Order: sequence, then C-alpha cells, then structure tokens
Amino acid sequence: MNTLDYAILGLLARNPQSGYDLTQAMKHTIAFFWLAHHSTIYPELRRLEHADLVTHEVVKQQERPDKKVYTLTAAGREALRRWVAEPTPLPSERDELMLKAFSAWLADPAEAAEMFRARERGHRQRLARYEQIRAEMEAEGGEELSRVDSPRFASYATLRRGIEYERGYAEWCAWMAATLERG
Amino acid sequence: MNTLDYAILGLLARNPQSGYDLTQAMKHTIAFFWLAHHSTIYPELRRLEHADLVTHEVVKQQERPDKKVYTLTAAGREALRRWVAEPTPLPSERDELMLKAFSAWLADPAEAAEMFRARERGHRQRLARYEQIRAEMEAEGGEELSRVDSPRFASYATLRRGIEYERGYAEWCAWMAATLERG
DNA sequence: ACCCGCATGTAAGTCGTTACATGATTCT
DNA sequence: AGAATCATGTAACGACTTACATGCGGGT
Repeated sequence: MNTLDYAILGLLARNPQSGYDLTQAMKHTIAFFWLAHHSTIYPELRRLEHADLVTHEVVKQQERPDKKVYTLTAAGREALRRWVAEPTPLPSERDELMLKAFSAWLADPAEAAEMFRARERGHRQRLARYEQIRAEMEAEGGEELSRVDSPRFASYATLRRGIEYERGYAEWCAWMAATLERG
Repeated sequence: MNTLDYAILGLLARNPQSGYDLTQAMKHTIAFFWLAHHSTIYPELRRLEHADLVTHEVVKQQERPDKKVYTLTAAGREALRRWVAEPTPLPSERDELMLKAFSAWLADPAEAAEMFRARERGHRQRLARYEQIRAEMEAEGGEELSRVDSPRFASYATLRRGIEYERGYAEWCAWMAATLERG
C-alpha cells in the first residue's frame, strides 16, 4: 500500500466515482497536497480491487462513454481509518525554489529578483483562489465545519493549511525579491 | 540535467568536496529543501564530470580512505548561474499529512489528535534548531548576511523560509489537534 | 570482538512522468 | 472542420529508495 492508494480511498470514501473523476478531483480539488495522472490511477484501481478494498460497477451513459464507478468496501474504509491515525514521520522535502535561493548569490540580482517575483505572483493567485473557496465554505457550511466527523470539516482543515502555506511562501518570495533588488 | 545536478553544483560552488561530503551536506545542511542518498550522488558526479561541469582529483589521506574531491568547472558555474534565474513553475506538492487531514473525519478524534500532536512536536524541534542557527548566523555574520553576492546571504535566505515553514506547519498541527480534541 | 565513521560503489525494485493509443460526442 | 471533454488504457523512460557489497581505522 503506497500513499496514492490512500488518496484514492479518501476520495472514494466521500463519493463513489470513476478513475476519470478521481483524476479530475486530484487536479482540481486536492491538487494542493496530492496529484496523480490517470496513467497511475487506472492500474492502481485494479490493484485496490484485487485487494478487495474497492469494487466497481459499469455504468452505461447515453451520449458519454460507459464508466466504471468504484466504491469503497468495508475493508477499504477500515484500512483508510487505521492509516489516518498512524504516526506520520516528517518527510524529506524537495523544493527547487529553495535550491535556487541557495545558489542565488551567483546570479545577476535583478534577473533573480524577477524570477522570485514571478513565483510570488503564482502563490498570490493560489492564495486568492483558496481564500475565495474558504469564504464560500464559511458562508454555506456554518456549523458543519466544526463537526470533526464531517468531510467538510476535513476539507476546511486542509484549506486552512493551504492558505497559510501560500501566504507564507508568497511573503518569503516578496522579501527575497526586495532584498535582491536593493542589493 | 535534473534538479539534483544543481543541488550538487550549488554545494560545489561553495566548497570543492567529495561525494561523501556532499551526502553529509544534504543530510545536515540543506536537508530542509533537498536530500539525496549517496547511491544517487556517486553516479551523478560521474555524469557531471562526463559533461565537463565538474572535475575531480584524488586526495590521499593517512588514517582515512582516499577521496575524490570534485570541483566546479567554469562551465559548471555558468550552468548553475543560468539555471538560478530561469522561471520556476509552481510544483505539485505531495503531502501525506494533508492527505490524512483530508480523511481525518473517519478516524477516532482522540487518536488522530495525538498523531497531529506528534507531528507538531517534530516541527517545533526543527524550528528550534533553525532558530538557533539563525541566531548564530546573525551574531557572527553581521553585514555579510545582507550582501546578496555572498553564499552566507543565500543560506540565510533559505533559513528564513525554513523557519516560517516549520512555524506555520506546527501551528496548523496544533490547531488541528486542538479542534479534534474538542470534537 | 563489535560497532561506528569514513569512503565508494552496484543492483533491484518502486514510483512517477510523458507519450502513445483509441474513440465517441459536443462546442465553436 | 477542428478542438475540447469524457473515458480508459499501455509503454518507455527516468528518478528515487533500499539493500547489497567492500575495506580501513578508531573507540568501547
């Protein structure tokens, strides 16, 4: 069982869906903390089904191709539950931008500053998107957001981290660019 | 040229050193944003030498095995310089803890809270280490830390981001754990 | 005697990305 | 007519992790 498996199980625990839907969800809903391509997802679903953690049924659609809708089994839900509470060691990060900062003393300061500014814009864009989603969730969600057994609470929790992450990264980029521009 | 190559070049730009030294530096100095095992580094050094970005000379030591000390070539330094200023697209993150948060609504709140508390402790430990290094750098470094063409400035810059990253992550873990403990 | 640090390598297996491949329907 | 979306797959390649492999010197 690799981590991708739990990403898939975690999405299926919320709604039964197809490999295509899972791919879209990774791209749009949970892209902040997980991403996988369809070429990884389809074979993985077959392995999960072989391990009896998911099952599928073929759903025929008119005016769309048929799709295989996957559902969590009881064993799948239990595996996911257990995994969540397991200790999670600090991962070894790999951050290309930090690596560039580490060698930024070699570069032309103005050129390097512009590169960091570009990244700052990227993070600010994401930040704006996340803050909008947060506002929507808080407007609709209300009290459900504080019920720790609701999926909406869990989504809200990850969103909070996403917002602080993007804000912190954008601010660091701004500091770095400003320092290089002065220097 | 992959990103690891630039991690190696970035370390060699500061000091000529052996594959072993590079491995240690990844584990201890730049582990916050890059890590590689010796089994990846040794073959990579040969490829870099083949591409004329580094050279090596064998240094004989008494009471220690001989070592191959690698040095940047002019071409290597130039490649590194150019890479630093290139645009750096927002990467797709993969964060196992966020994935657990996303499915935390299924778990026992007390057990999950303890898992997040454990991670909080991990981040606070790193934070304390980084803050100590920062204090040391600021005490010794003085004005060099603001000279953007000095390696110490670059190290200081990455450290600043590391500190804010760990602080932000620890605080989020604390919030998550507290929320689960209440719920 | 045994383990740890220094020092360098190879090999097997896993994981992920990019590209190849197909085919229907809807929108422009 | 052509591009985009829905839908599912395979294949080639590259990167990374873990384990295997060797050997000396110093400390317990």
